[in-house]
This record gives sequence, C-alpha cells and structure tokens, in this order.
Amino acid sequence: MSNRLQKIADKNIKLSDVARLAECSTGTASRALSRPDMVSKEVIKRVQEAVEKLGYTPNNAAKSLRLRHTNIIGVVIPTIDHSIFAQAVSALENRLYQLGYSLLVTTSEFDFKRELQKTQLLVERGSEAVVLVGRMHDPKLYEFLAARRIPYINTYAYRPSEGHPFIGFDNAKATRQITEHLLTLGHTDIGVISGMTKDNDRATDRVAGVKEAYRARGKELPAERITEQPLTIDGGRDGLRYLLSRDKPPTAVVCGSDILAFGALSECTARGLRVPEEISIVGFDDHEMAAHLRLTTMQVPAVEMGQRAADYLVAKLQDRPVVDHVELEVRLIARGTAAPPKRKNARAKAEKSQ
Amino acid sequence: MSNRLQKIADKNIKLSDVARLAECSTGTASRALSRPDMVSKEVIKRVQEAVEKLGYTPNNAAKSLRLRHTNIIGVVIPTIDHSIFAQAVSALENRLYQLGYSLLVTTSEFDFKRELQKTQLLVERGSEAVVLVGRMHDPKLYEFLAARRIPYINTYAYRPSEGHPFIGFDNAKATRQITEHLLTLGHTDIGVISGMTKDNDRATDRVAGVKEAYRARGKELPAERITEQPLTIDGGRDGLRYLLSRDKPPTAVVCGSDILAFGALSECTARGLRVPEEISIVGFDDHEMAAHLRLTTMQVPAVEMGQRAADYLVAKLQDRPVVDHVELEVRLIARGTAAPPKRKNARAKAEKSQ
DNA sequence: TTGTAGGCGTTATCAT
DNA sequence: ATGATAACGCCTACAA
Repeated sequence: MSNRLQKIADKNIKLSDVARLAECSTGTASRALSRPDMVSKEVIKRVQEAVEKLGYTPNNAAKSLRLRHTNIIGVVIPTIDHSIFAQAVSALENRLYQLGYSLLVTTSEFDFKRELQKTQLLVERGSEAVVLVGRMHDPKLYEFLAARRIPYINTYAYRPSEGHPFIGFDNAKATRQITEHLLTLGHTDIGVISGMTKDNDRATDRVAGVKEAYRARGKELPAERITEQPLTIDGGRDGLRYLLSRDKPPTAVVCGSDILAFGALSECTARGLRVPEEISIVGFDDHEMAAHLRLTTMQVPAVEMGQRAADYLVAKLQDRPVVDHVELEVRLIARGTAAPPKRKNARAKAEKSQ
Repeated sequence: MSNRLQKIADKNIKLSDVARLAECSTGTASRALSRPDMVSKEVIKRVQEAVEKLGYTPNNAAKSLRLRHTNIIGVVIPTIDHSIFAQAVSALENRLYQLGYSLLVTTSEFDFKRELQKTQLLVERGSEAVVLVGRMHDPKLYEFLAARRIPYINTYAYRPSEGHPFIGFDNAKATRQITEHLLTLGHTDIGVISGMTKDNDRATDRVAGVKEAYRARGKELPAERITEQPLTIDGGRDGLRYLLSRDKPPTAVVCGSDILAFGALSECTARGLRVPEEISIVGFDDHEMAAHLRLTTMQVPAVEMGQRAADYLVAKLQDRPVVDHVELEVRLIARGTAAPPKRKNARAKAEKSQ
C-alpha cells in the first residue's frame, strides 16, 4: 500500500477521497456509485477500485440529511423474550431487509409511558416509521406520530373502529371462539388464567372474549374465576393453583398464552390431575412446544403479521396505496388437552389436593 | 393555533423554527437544549415552550453528521427465534438504552456470507459498534471492522488465543464438563445430537467438547454417535431416533441445545423409554421450560452477556479502558434427566422399538 | 459525460 | 450570554 494511500486510509474515508484516487470529481464518484448509467464505464471502474482499495463506506448521516430519509424503521414490542414476538420481529426484519430497510428494536415492558418514550427515541434515532404492538397506547403517542406524519401500524390486535391502521387479529373474538369450543364440549365452569391486564389490551381483550362467550349463552363468568399472572410458567402454575383453590373449581381453563398453559399443565402433572380427562386446558399462540405437549390452542399468525407490517410501512413511505385494516386469521388448533368434562373427578381431586 | 404557527408546523420542524418562535438565534436554541448552563433561564424557558408548541424533534442525521456519532449499535444474531438469543438481545437493548444508545438488530441465519453483508449494512446504517455471536466469521468481516476501527465484541464463545475480544464462555469446555458428568455416572456409550455445525462454531465446539471428554479417558467417540439436526423439537426427535437405530445405541445423549433435548425427551415419551432410568438426556441453555421438564442442562449466562457486551462497546466508544477477554461462568444444572445407566434395559427397548 | 457549487440541520468556534 | 458563521459528507441541479 502506497504511503499516500496509507495516509488517506488512516482517517475516515469519504467520497472525496475516493474521487481523488479515482481521478474524478466528487460528483462523478457519487454518480458512479448510485447512478452508473450516467457515467462512463472507465470511470465507474476506477471508482469501484478506489472504493475497494480504501474500504469506503458511505456516511449514512450525510446521506440521510441530504436525501431526507434514513432507511430505518423501528419496532416497539413489550418484550423480546416471548417467542411469539421474536418470531414476528424476525419476519419483520427479514422482509425489511429485502425492501432495503434496517430495523431498530426496543421494548416497552408492558408500560404505556415507557412505550411513548421509547417510540420518541426511535424516531429521534432516525426511524421513519414504527411498528407498534396492541391497540391502546398513550394518547400522546398517537399525537406525536400524527404531528410528524410518521407512518405506524398496530399489530397483534384488530379494532378498525378505533381509526388506526391495524394488521392483526381480534383478541376478544379469538378467546370467544376458544371458549365456545369448551362450552360446546359441555363445560360450564370455566376458569381464566390471564396475563397482567395493566397497559395490555391483548390480555384485556382475551379476558373479555371469554366473558362474551358466556354472555352469549345468557351466563356470567364469575370474577373469582379469573386470575392475572405474570407471563411465565410459574405464573401458569400459580394461576391453576388459585383456580383450583376456589369454592367451585373449573373443569376447563382458558390461558392467555401458551406459556401460562404450560405452567397449568405442569401443575396438573404435579397434582396427578389428568388432562383432558379431569380438566381441560387451552392456550394461545401456538408456541413451538404446544404441538409436542398436545396443547389445544389458538394459532397466531406472527410471521405473516411481521411481513405484512413491513410491506405496509414501506408502501406508506413510498406513497403507494395501502390497506389500513387487515384482519388476519387465527385458527383454533384442537389437540389433546380439551375434552368434555367429567365434573366429579375433577372436583374431587382438586379438593383432595387442597 | 395561530396561522403562522400552523404554517411552520406543516413542514418538518427544525431548530431554526424553534429559534424564530423563541426569538433567539439558532445557536442559542441549540445550546438551550444541550447545554442549559450556558444560557439564561429566560431564554431556556422560551425555547422549551417553542419546542413544545411546535413538536420539535431533533434531526438525528444532521446531529450525527456534525457530531460524528449516531448513538446506534448493531447486533447480528443467527436468528431471533431462539429464546436464548432473545434473552441476550433483550438485556443488550435494555443496557444500551440506559447508556443512551439504540439497537439495530439483524440476522445471519447461520451463514457467514450473510453475516458479513448484514454487518456491513449495519455499519452503513450508522452502527458505531457491533455485537457478534460466535468466534468464527468471514475473514473479511474482521478486515472490514478493523479498517474502519469499529469496535466489536464476540459473544457466546470464548477463545482469547484467537486475538479477538470475547465476552462469553468456552463451548467445548462446557460440553466437556457435561460429558464428564455422564461418564462419571457410569455411562460409556454416549450419543450427541448437535445443531448443524456448518458456519456455526458453537455447535462445532460443543461436539468437540464431548470428544475431548472421551479422549481424556483414553477413548474415542464413534462418528456414528453424532448426528446433526436443525435446532427444532423435531430435530431433537429425529436425532434420538437416529441414535437409537444404530448398532449400539447410547445410554446417554448430549444435546447441543435444550430445544433438541425437548425433542429427544418427547421421542422417549413416545417410545415409552423412561428418563433417566433407561436413558439419560442432557441439554444446553437452561431454557425456561428446562426446569419444568426436569432437564439436566448447562446454564448459559445470556443476560449477563448482553449487559456486558453493551458496557464493553460503549466504554470502547468512549475510549475508556476495557477488558478484552471476559470468560463467563456456565453452570451444570443437575436436574432429573441424567442418572447412572442401566444398559440392558435401554438397549433392549431400543432394539425392540426398532 | 463531467465538474462546480449549494444546501440538507446541527453544533462549535469565534466574536461581540 | 448571545449571535454569526463555518463545517460535517453527500447528492443533485445547473453549467460546460
């Protein structure tokens, strides 16, 4: 490497360095890279060689400033830990990459205030558009995005009447469907292990769905048949313990997520309660493990949501027409953990192990 | 809102707009926001009000261009789908947020070429530093980072002799330890269900660790006792099926990840093979489910790795002193799926179900 | 086809 | 304490 080259290489290489080495103007070097059709083959070659030699990487800040866009999109999820979010984010990132965008990821920890802050930060850091989870957010969040005309999309929920763009599914409808499945099997005493509903419309809606199914049959779901737990296996276990400790333990349990259902299943095993003979358990998500534990559950279209969210926002950024309300299908996957009730056994066992 | 205000608000608000409304110069407005100590209380107040009124968000591209840093750090992981990576990324993001940085996330799909491309893209999009998974990468990747003096850190591996910065653990040492545990229990015929080793040094090293443990006892692990499978539950099932179909089926199986172990366990259940009485199964990761399936496994310090990676890179970016080689502890968590062998039964069953 | 020059929005330097 | 001004690196009219 020549001395002169060395000297250049020691600093941060910019386009003018490339141009100097390629013996052309900066403007030409720029065109050689972004619009080769406007430049002679010879010069293009020289520029490419110079880029190679110097290890030039364009300065995105300068480019963004000039072009007024960053090719960055942000996503705010409650937590990355849940495999269901991870799947969606993964699909989102993959599609964005294909479309020429990069993904800034941040978490809200199921906290509206934090979600607002993190979204603002994402925008400050260059996000041109944002993917949100759920339908409820701090009103200031919507204001913030509207004031800056920043495209956004709500996922994991579907409530077009609220006037926001949605790509997702109706959580209440989904649990209503799964509850109806249990009611049809003959269950009358159903319990609910929900995730914490604070700042979490998905959890809230899922509980509401169970209540709706009850009401549709002219009944009411007793409040003491609902328990809120952290979204962990232990949360599921604790939830089931709680439900079984009530006066009238349920013969079937709707869980707000598969993780909770795994915990509930685990507690059944520990107690020697046979599933589904003595108690039915259903989940939500269709987690990878669900199939192997024969868990009856709702399949959530995580991958499709991620992909479509990417498509939507990029189309929006490019002023292409867009469908603001996309309801995706959730599917009840009936496996082996839900069956008609055998009340007596279930209750007897529950009382015994009390 | 006044007409004039409206007019300003219709465009993208910049600092000069704020300054105009606050009746001061752009420079003063800038200082009012970033170094309030240099500005009079009055002006600060006027500027803050103007910011509020106009909904001003700083243009990060301009700021980055001027300040020559972006406050963005990138991470390239093989896939987000694995909960173990998700945990680390989560911890990484949280710590980076505390330190004032945002996180660009991308995936390599266990492919060196793609890892190189994605890393380059991350840098183009403004990453000042990058977190990598594993110790082996395309040589060009190291060249690329070195040429631009971009700080990076290898995680999920530890091999200081290779001259790169590491925050992680020695995968070979870890499986060597877990294999010794099995050997000490009395097993002599051990099988391995590994993840695909192509472009994956963690998987490669984990297999190597089992071999080392064998050699330390003057034995050799037969090649046909090793099977590579995709990192899924089905991969684990297939792996176990394969191992049990060999001439001399193993009495214990080392799995390259908990997911594979779950699959192996599932296959045992399906065959009526009792664990650990008839066959021992051990995993790697300490996945949330592992405790509930009583899986003996290696605990990986995912959260600590994520946090320390953040600390390391930020310190490096700020020219603070830094420790380049941090070996984190992995811990053997002995639960219920590993016990002394009862050869005859295991082999008989295996042959029968053939 | 190529070169020149202005400006994207911000901050830091240098005056005042 | 404040204002004017230059510069960060790039792209794109405009001119040649």
